[in-house]
Amino acid sequence: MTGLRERKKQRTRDALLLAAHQLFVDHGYDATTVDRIADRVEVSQRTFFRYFASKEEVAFHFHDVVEEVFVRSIVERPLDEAPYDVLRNALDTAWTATAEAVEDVVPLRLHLMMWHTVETTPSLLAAHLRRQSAMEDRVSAEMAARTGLDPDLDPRPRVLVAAFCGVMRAAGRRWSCGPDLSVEAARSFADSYVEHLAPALGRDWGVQPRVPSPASSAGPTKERMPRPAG
Amino acid sequence: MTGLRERKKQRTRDALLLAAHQLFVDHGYDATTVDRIADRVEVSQRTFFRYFASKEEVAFHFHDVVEEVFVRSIVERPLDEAPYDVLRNALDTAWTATAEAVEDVVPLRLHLMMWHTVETTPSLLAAHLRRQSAMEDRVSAEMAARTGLDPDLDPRPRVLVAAFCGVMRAAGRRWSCGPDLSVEAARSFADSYVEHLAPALGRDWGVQPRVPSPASSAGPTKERMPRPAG
DNA sequence: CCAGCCCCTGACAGTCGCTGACAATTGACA
DNA sequence: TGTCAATTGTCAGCGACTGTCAGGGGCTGG
Repeated sequence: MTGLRERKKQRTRDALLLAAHQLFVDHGYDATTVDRIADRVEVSQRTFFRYFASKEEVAFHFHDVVEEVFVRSIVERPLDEAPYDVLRNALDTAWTATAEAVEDVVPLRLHLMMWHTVETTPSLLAAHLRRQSAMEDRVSAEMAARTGLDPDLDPRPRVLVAAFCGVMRAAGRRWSCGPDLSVEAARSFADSYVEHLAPALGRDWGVQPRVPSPASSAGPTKERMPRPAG
Repeated sequence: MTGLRERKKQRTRDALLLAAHQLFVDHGYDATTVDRIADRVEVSQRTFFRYFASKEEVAFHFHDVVEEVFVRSIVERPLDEAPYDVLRNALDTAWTATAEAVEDVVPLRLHLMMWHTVETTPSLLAAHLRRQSAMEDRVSAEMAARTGLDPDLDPRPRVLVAAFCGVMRAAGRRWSCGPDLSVEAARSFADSYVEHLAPALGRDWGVQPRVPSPASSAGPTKERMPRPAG
């Protein structure tokens, strides 16, 4: 099935991931040189760069997995689900589905600690934010597609995703700097933060985007504001 | 007043800023080596790094100015202004106030083009996002302070700022990739994007008794994106 | 006006991330 | 077993960045 060569490569790859994460968490990202990672796995530095395009890439390998699952989960959500619920549920799915996959290579604990390392290392934080920004693009495109809105004309998908991701980041930041680095704690923070956004963003956009329904009766007094262009 | 030494340093500094921005915009950030910048100003590479801690720092010098003015503007806003309006007005102030300051060193055109360079250069974009994230921390702390909320207990300041900045980033992204790189176009995009967030976030948190704003009419009915220079 | 101080600068060497090129090794397959 | 292709190590080199040291220039007190 899988040849010896293939298995050997996989083992080297996993060993590099494990060594890198251990060193990053123990001694910090900047203090860990690529040479040191390669030495620990007993390969040359050049080989390291044949497995990972950059030192950054090895640090974000499991983040990549989460992201991939997250985006796929969005696509698989029922089409009649409210846009905001889609994001929330997909995030939940991604977190739980990933936890298992990580354990096959490195202890989950290490991966969770890595979040703290990312958040407290300027160069890693920068990379993390850029990656998340790229993900926002993918997600807002998908959200536009599934609501039938033109992403170039209607800013609402982008606005929703930007607001959601911004708030999720704030929650993640607080979680990763707190004392409880567990998946449950992460979800708890996410829920609590997002709770303050949910009533504001509304749960439904009214699927027909381009019907300029006037319809604006005086509306609720102290209730939600009507969604823009609803 | 200022000694010769002082003036000489200022001139070198300005020359480095100008040369760097020209090269970044003309040939791209990555393709511009520090050696090249230093050569053009006829100083050694070592001297460059005595003026700017990194290649990144020279690229973001004017962003720093905008940010500083923005944060200061927030502090100086009247205390009874709704939190959301504070952000919006401070941003307006910062943009106009900065334009003049930039012109003293480099053409404003160059600075605006730099925004596009930042947005399209991965390494610069990453740095930009990290810097903006740090600014969000400062801003949300200030917003918490002026509303009297405990930033550690009440997520609302963070949520508002995160949502606002997230949306502003989406707007800035679209602007800097569009055809019209003018300050007016930037403000136009910002307004249009933020318009969709305003009715959602509400204009008052009911935290403090304050003057009910009379002009708080209902949100926009159906506005489209402005097509800059279209 | 000058001597001395100190700040600024250039030159040099070295680290670290990263890449291209070449040769040696090793698994795959006939 | 021999050939082919994939994998790897070695080496040289670029670019960002830093420590160090010596020299030149501005600044200051006599």
